[in-house]
Amino acid sequence: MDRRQRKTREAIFNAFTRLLEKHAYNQITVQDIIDDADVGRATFYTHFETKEYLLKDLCEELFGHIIDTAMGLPHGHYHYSCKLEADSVFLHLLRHLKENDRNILALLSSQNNEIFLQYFKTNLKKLIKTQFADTGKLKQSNLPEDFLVNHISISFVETVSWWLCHDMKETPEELTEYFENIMTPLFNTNN
Amino acid sequence: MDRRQRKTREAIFNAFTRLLEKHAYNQITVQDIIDDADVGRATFYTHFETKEYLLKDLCEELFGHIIDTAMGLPHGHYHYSCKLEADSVFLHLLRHLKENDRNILALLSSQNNEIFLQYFKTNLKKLIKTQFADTGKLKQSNLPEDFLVNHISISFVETVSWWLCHDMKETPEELTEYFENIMTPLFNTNN
DNA sequence: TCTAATACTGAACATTATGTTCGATAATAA
DNA sequence: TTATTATCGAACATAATGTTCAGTATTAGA
Repeated sequence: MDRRQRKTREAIFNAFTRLLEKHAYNQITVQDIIDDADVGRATFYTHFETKEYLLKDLCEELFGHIIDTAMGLPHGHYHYSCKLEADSVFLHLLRHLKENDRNILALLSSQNNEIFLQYFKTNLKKLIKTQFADTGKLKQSNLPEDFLVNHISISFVETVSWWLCHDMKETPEELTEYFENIMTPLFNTNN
Repeated sequence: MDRRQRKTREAIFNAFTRLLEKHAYNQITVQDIIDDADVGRATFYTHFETKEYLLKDLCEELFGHIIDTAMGLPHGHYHYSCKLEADSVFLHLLRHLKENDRNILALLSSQNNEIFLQYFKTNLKKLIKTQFADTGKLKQSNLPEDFLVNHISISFVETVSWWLCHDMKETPEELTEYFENIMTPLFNTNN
């Protein structure tokens, strides 16, 4: 990819991120982004068809990265202790988030958080599916698998959301315990 | 309130609802609403400042009603059986939803469902709070109350969302059992 | 270093949606 | 009946979107 292209794309992403931290998505105009990124109008439109596509690309980059990293982790092993193990994928995600890679926390805490939490959930579901589906990790129940995967995903995302709303007072370890408390009954303790 | 005002307001709500069932919120223009409702442009703007306020008013009417009805119910009593009782507030809500009052199901199932699920959750939290807070109904735990209220609310909303995505194959009673299965561990079984 | 390809610029433009104004008309409450 | 108030609809100002194009600058590769 041409260096100019990379620089332009980067400049637009950065400008958009900066703006999203302070202003409501709907209030941000393409002109705002162009001005902040300091690129020509035509240039913006050769890179992104619309503001919505820009958002989509940004989110794919942000969450694709964080989820892909977690995908590389070994799939969950569970202690007999009825708890997720200390280095569970959830704890890993929380630590990764806390490092605040690419200022993702600012976006998840901003007034636009709903948008980003939504993308977070969507990507997380893929991860949860590969981690737990078909592996007998979930307690045997009559509940449909996709129902459970959805429940686990949204519960984790909401846990993170709650954490951010309260200024991340808890450590990732403490928060993982909160999450365990509400999730544990669903996990199989027999393997 | 003047009969004309009532009629106009009703016509706009109905038109907007019809449009929201078929089209994405962002794609619907004020002109579309005006045309479908068959009211003058100036009239629309004397009733609603913007399309966003119209949405807000509509949602308040939809969810305010369903939640207020549930608010009137006696607060939860729980069996020793570790289950929510048969006529729990959750079952009541599901039955109410299934009656499809004001076509709320069409909105919750539409491509705009995220918007409505969000309003649903916000209103539900108020209900959950009055039902469970300060009443010792929640299992004693170290988890903060607002964390639990949020978790219960989002879990119920997502359960409903999942139900709608699967064509409501389950009865409200069956779905309540699903919900119990993921929630039960949180409820105090000692009173 | 030279060159062909390609990306960026910025102004101008057409298009579309928003929200306001106002005089005329119609419906309502009392 | 009458004073009040809501609606109408056309016209208007404003603002954002997305496109076009001719000129300029940068790049990768020979």
